Amino acid sequence: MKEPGVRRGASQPPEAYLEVAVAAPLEQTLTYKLPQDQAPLAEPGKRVLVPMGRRRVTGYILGPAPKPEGFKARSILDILDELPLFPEAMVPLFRWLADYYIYPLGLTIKESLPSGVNHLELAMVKITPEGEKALEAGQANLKEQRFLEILLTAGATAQNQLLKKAGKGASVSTILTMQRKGFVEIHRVMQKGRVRSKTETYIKALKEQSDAPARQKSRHKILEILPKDGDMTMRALKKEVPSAPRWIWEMEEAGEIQVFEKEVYRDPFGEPIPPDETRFTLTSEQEVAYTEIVGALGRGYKSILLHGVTGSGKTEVYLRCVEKALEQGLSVIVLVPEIALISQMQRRFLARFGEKVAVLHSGLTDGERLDQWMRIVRGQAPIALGARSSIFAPVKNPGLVIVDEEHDESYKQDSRLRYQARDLAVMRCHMEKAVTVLGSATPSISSRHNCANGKFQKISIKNRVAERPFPEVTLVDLRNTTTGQNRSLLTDVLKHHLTETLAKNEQALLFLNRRGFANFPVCLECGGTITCAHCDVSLTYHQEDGCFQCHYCGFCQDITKGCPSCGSRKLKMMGMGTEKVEDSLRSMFPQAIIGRLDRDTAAKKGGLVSVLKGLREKTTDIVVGTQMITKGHDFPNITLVGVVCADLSMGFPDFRAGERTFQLLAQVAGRAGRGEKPGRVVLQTYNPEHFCITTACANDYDAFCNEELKFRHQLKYPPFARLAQIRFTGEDSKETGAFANSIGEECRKLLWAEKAFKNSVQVLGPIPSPIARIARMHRWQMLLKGLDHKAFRAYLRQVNRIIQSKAGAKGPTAVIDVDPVNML
DNA sequence: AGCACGCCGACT
DNA sequence: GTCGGCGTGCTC
Ligand SMILES: [Zn+2]
Ligand SMILES: [Zn+2]
Repeated sequence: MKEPGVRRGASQPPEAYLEVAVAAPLEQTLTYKLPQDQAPLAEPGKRVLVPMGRRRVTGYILGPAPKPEGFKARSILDILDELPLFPEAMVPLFRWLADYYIYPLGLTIKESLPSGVNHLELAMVKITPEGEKALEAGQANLKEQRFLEILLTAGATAQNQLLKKAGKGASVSTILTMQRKGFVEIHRVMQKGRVRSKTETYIKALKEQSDAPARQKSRHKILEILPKDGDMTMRALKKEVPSAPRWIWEMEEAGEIQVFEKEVYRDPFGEPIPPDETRFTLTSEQEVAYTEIVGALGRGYKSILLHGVTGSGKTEVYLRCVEKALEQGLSVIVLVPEIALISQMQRRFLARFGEKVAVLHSGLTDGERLDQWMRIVRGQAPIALGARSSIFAPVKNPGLVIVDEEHDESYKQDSRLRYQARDLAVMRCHMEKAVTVLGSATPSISSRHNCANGKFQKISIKNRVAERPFPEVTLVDLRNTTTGQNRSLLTDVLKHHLTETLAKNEQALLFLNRRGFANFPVCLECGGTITCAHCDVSLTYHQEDGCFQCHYCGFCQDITKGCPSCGSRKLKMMGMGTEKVEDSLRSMFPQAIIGRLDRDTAAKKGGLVSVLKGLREKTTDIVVGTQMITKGHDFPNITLVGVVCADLSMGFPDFRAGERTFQLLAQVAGRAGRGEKPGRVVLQTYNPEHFCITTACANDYDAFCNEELKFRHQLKYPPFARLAQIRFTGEDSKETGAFANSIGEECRKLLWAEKAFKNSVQVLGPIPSPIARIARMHRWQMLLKGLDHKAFRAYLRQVNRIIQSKAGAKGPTAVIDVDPVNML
């Protein structure tokens, strides 16, 4: 070791070290030596291949690191990217994220990058001649024989595949032992990351006429079709001249055309979106919002809650603001709720900004997603638009981040890194001195509270565009309907309005937030309910597929088998879903054309498109749907909205049930009368006096909030307290309970470790989860409440320690869900 | 997460 | 004795 400060020569720069977050569950980052020859290529945001223990793993360069003390740094093996996958400015954001959601930094970064860039190291196992001999001579034991036989027939196999094929009882150590004996060879290879971008063959005309003989018709036709200046894809040319592939090489040789490959941006939607430069005149309220937002651009951090009623034209305000941001050289991120198909918002952004928008849509393949990502990295697309994960878009100088429908729960990721993209948007803007705009007709209680305490500025748009009135709401009390058995839940009032709407040749929407035919089938013979074999829930009957389905694990059972416990065919289909409503409608209005929009119809190829088309082209009269219809699409011809049962979302053991109900009702009611004709809403409920229902009916957001905030304050729920849910899962019921209880006990003990804990932290539970078993996994949960932010953070970190120390490689697991949304 | 090390019971 | 099961701990 040379002495510090002593330089080996004038030309020798000091040794350089990098701080690397490896894609492994480590709490700390690691320091690696940067070899001289790689030094010019090393940049924060690039992936590196590094040695770690006996393996090689991918890591992410965070920046330079100080000279290591107390350990020897190993050298990085390779730099994997030409361009950084994220800008350096995002490093502090990742650190904050990893800390806040208690998730390893390297895995946090991995989660934020598009899948498809993640290199995987594979251990390839190959049989040796000695191994073959040993197998023949019977020198291998039973377990070894099984492996060797597989290897003999299948050839070199990845270790994890091999273990799967060998089945139960197969272990890594057997393979390693065989390696020691010389029966097999193991070498490590990097699995190809699907990193190549897509190119397409293009043809360009160089001459106007071909010298070829006239009988070669296609050859002349090709030159006719090719544009005089500019190029054409081979694919497009083939449509006009099917024999084109046969001619182009000869034609290129003759100097008539040029053939070349060009990188293309896959159109995620199939159909091209024509540019639309129309700018609607802003209403005075829209103008105020626009001026406020634009005035804040480029002047540091600010968060604005744009509370605009349904149909108030928030999108137009967004478009104008984005335009202004681009003029100032700022880039933009637009977050939209996760939906199955391209939304109105995406369509309008693409129409207005075209190629400048990178769409990170959930329907993209890994390759397509990566294309869009790299366009942002290269600075070709200053606007990133997409669902939750788009908050990680690698834009360099974000000036504006828009979160549309900010109350939507799809902004919370419910696995692994359990982040809330709306909160992260605010944090990213805070760090990068940008403006966040949170838009919604029904803002979350949390955002509304942040306005009250001055963290956000509130801007309201109280009127709809074109002075369209709000729909008139009729409340139907389901407790005293006289519709006989009332089985279908389509009351006389609703029927009356449906008839009227159909007579006027207008469209109606019926909302019921539950898919399937019946969610509570019971057996009349044995009296049992029909439940899932793997989960503690009842199965839902799906008429269309003729089976009982579990909505949690996907388990499916044929109806023809009858009751699972007694085999009886006498089943009563209790409870109702969209399929049943559709059924009743068909018998009630046999002449009407009825569509259905839920996860089942959307899952079928083209199903969603055909329903939306039917609504747009007025070929559908009535559409029945789940909350799916409240999201992302405009139906200007709908004049009647019927809420079949408003109470469904209210019964959950979840402190947000009320908020969810209000938002859903207000959103679905807002679907009525979006076009020129005024709308009407018929709302059926068993709880006509409940404040969620009455305030939703009156479209009185403030009244709802005041009442809800009172309740939250009393019971110390967010926004007046912080929450974290510890979730325990395990295959064995007893073991899971014992595990949960032992961690619970430790957490209670921990309260006494610091005065601040005792004073401000509450441990509730652990208890078995409301759904105590899903997909054979038993579930427990424990709720942690904190009244003091700082103390709660410190407490959670300690809880994580406890979990780490108690959890084994096998057996039950525990995860921390910070700011939980799904409480079930 | 992997992967090694190390400690114990049941096989040659 | 040794093989292999799995609990514990580390990875720059
Ligand atoms: Zn039965
Ligand atoms: Zn199930």
